[in-house]
Amino acid sequence: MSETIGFLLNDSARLFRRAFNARTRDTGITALQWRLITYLRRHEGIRQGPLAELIEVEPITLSRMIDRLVEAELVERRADPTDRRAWLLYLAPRSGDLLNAMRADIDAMTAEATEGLSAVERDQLVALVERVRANLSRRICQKEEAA
Amino acid sequence: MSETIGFLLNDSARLFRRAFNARTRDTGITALQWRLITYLRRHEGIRQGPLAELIEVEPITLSRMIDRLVEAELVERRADPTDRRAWLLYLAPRSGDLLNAMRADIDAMTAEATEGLSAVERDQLVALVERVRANLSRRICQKEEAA
DNA sequence: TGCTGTTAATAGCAATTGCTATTATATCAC
DNA sequence: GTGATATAATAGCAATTGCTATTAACAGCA
Repeated sequence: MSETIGFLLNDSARLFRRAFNARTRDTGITALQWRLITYLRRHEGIRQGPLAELIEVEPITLSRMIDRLVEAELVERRADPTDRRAWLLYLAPRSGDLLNAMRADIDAMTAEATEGLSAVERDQLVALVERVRANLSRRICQKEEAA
Repeated sequence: MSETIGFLLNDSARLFRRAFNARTRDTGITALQWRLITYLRRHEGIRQGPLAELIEVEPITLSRMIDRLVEAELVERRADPTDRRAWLLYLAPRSGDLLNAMRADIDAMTAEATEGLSAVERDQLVALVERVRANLSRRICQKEEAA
């Protein structure tokens, strides 16, 4: 978090979030909501608890994020037929349009962010950051096991 | 913010913040406060407004962060002799001890995050992320000029 | 069945953040 | 100098988040 990797990653991510929020302000979707939706797209029918783990917020926080997305008609809650305590989450029809509309913006942002990098360098960057992410992710799992 | 560079950067940064906050919980310092302190160390005597720009939060947010850090005796506000509206910010003596105490933790976290990367790869990673950051930072400045 | 412990989701409260408006001071035009 | 405008910092309010406690429902076992 000094001028090291951690600091740089944080700084870059913050700038990216900022660009994202600026570009997509008119859609009313924040970077965190986008994160939720992209995960949900790959895990339709998931319950709130596991999705909260995936995007790494508290269950109560996810619950209220879902409230807002349901209100915006981007997500649907359906009762779990096997457990009346639980909800199953699905993308609502409107979210498809939104995803398509935002895809172009996101591609453009990605292009801007990696401007001047060769294809090889981009691949290197992705590969290296993925390894860092894997290290940090593994580390956290170990800690949770120890706890 | 999908599974692209933006997404990866955000994810890695979040994991890093989480590791940071977990490790330094007993010090009472959050990742954002650490960010503030590291910037302040390089810009002692700065006013609140410019520091808010540096760490990219709103002036009122910085004002309240400083309130808390003054309370914790990590930062000092001194009146600006040239402008009675303004405060000049300085690190308080206690912050030196804190910085030293945390340095080891941060070095350890950096080592964990880059475990398995060769020295060359680490340099590559830093260089590539810095270029991305520069791209995003430049982009924001252009936007502000246009506005 | 009935009891006990666990789990999915949510409500209350406190902390943090940003938008907008406000206060105090400085700066510029005349 | 005096009035208009700009600037540094802060207060009020609303929105978001997480900790803790709570409700409803499931699961295991006698």
